Amino acid sequence: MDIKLKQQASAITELTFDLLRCCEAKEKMFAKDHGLKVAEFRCLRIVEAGKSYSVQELATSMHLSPSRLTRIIDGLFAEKLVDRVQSIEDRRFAKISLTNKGQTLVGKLKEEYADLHGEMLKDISVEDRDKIYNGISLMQGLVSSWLVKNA
Amino acid sequence: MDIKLKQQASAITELTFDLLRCCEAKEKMFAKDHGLKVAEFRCLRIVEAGKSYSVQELATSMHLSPSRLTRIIDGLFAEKLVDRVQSIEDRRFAKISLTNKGQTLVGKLKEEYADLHGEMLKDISVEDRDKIYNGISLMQGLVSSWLVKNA
DNA sequence: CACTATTTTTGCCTTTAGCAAAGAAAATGT
DNA sequence: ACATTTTCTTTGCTAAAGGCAAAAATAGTG
Repeated sequence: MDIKLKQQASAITELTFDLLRCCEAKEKMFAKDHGLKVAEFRCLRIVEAGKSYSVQELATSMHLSPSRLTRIIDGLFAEKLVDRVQSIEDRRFAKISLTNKGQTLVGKLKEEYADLHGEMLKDISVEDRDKIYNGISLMQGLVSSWLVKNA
Repeated sequence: MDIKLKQQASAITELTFDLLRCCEAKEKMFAKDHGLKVAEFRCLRIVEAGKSYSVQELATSMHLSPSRLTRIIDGLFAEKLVDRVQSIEDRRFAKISLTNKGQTLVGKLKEEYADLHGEMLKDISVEDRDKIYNGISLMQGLVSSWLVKNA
């Protein structure tokens, strides 16, 4: 087997691992600062204003079980951040969408979370930022499709 | 403020978020396949054979609390993967190190985890792998030092 | 209409994690 | 020398995160 591949894989494994720990810590801090549980923040971050989602959709895109999602949505619903209505076409489905309050919060959240990253990125060159983008983009694609195959 | 920075920050925020979810799923699968709890896998992955660590060292490098680490180590100790001895120089300190069994397992773990990434990386070019490495390396550095400042 | 499949929820359990207090040992002041 | 403070780890308790299996509700099908 390719020796160069092995080296690169090893190095990338290590780095990704460290990045993961750091980003988890970062997410936890951010969520806490905004009075949210980490799971709630993660969930809110993927729902777009105006759209509606089934429990399953949210579960798969968050890589969590439907039952877990039910609980997360319970919390968001209790805080009046999302609405939960039965779909009329198929009443087995729930339609989860942001309330006005939810939309406002999510807007602020996305803005501030991007600002946080802007703060980190502001002292490096545009080219380096592109390198980060390209590298992570490639990696994300690989891991994502690996998951699809091996699930 | 720099409009280009804002765009790049936004894109990187999004990508990093997605990468994180995927990598967490990947870690969870891998740990499960090897009969380990995720926390145990994460801990084992950072201890090197021959070296010994204090609880605090492990806690800070895993971004966890000391008390959490005590529990994780309890588990590894129960499975005879690590030794825990009181330091002779300063008996407040614990010295955590891998047992022979632990070393064997960690060796296998690192090998197989790198192989898993090798599997993902095998179909792309050497140059793209370097792009991934460089991008993630840059990002890891930024997040890491951001955390130091904001903790 | 009985049966099967799908979607979500509920009950229950495990895992992950931190905080605050306790315990144990070292360092420090008087 | 001994009381006080500091440091490192552990323990008790609690919350948050997450999954599995069964139940509930609805849709589709023979």
